Amino acid sequence: MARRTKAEAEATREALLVAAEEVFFDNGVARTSLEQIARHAGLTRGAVYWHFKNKADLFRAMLDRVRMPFEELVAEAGASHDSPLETVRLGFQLSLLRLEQPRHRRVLAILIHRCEFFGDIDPCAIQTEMAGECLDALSGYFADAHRLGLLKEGLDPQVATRLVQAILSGLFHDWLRDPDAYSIHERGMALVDAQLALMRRDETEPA
Amino acid sequence: MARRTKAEAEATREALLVAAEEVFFDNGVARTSLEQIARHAGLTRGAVYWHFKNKADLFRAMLDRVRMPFEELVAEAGASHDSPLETVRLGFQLSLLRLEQPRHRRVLAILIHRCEFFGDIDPCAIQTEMAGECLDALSGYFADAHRLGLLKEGLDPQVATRLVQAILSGLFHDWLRDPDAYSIHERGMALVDAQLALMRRDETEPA
DNA sequence: ACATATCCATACACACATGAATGTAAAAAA
DNA sequence: TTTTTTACATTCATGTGTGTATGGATATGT
Repeated sequence: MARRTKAEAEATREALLVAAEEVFFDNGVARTSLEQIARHAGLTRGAVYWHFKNKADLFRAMLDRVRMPFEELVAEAGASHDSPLETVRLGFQLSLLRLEQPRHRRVLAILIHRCEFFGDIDPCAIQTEMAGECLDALSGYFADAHRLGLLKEGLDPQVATRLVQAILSGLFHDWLRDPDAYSIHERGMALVDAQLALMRRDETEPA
Repeated sequence: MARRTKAEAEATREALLVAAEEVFFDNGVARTSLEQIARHAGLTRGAVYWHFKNKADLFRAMLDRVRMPFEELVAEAGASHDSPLETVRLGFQLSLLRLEQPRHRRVLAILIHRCEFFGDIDPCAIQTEMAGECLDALSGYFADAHRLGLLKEGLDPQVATRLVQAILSGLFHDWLRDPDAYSIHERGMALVDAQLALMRRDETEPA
């Protein structure tokens, strides 16, 4: 076949990435060949090997299209002057809303449930990195909350951090096993609100 | 080679299962061949195909050696007459202790982080099943706790159930990514105790 | 003691995925 | 316009895993 214009080439690259998402999601990463991806996009392996070095490179490119750290989300919404606990709530809200976008949800489902090591890719390390970013952010907010006397008496801010982080992580994993079962945004907000209410110092309580 | 005695045959079967655990853990399920497993056990693929139908069958047998539902754990320890919240604590305790056993920890790490679909095996469905058992048990205990007026006012028992379930699940997933980083038993008990303290009705509070 | 079933090794046929090499027609550069 | 890249398709060589068939020696039942 003949050479395409630059725009067309970029379009086929996108098509390959979308095809990769769909086939990876349906069959798992290990069980899908580059041939399957290419054919699903109406192309051949020649196109794949032109745009990507190999399967691992394609996988990485697929991930790069959806990754966005927790901190940036909060920063974008600009909520640094509110109460730290409100900021945590906002971070939760934004994260959960992004998870419900089909593309993010699909790619994350692939990362968590449909792939294992291959090549130089270690999905576990990627997850650890993402969790670490989230934990660092939460840790800062709860430290502030503790300084401001917003937390219940006797509640260690580090414990509070880990509780909320575990709740987010657990909710995320459970939902991702069957994303159509319920809205992670609705249920998630109910859980955070309940948890924050439990952890907030009572107004009646003496400071 | 010649026929072995029944005890010897059972020993090689065990050896194959152990080898499967080790190689699956190190290389991931998809990237390991039956040849690798056999050689790691000092045998050949002939032995594997004699004892197991195929890779999926071997995998299933490996899992069957460690699965034990949440309810049975609690039932075994016999704590039905204590407070339901104490029972939840006990269930947590027993579960976390089992997780620290090398075999359980290795097999679960394989199930969660080192395999995807293959054959008729769907690890995601297995996880869902395990989570469901846990959720059902917790749900009953928190319903009892609510009936007995042990929960904080305004705390829906279903929300309490989901919070604790999410905490357990999140803790489990985070720890499993790097089991040597900390003791899940220690950290887990700190988290449950903190959470149960938050959810328990204050003694001073009027019933 | 004999026959047979068992336990495992070895050998074979087949499918399939990878990566590189080559071809090629049009777009872009000269 | 001519030349050179570009953006793929096609082909080929190679490796690797699977499932099965076959063989062989011994434990076990009778």
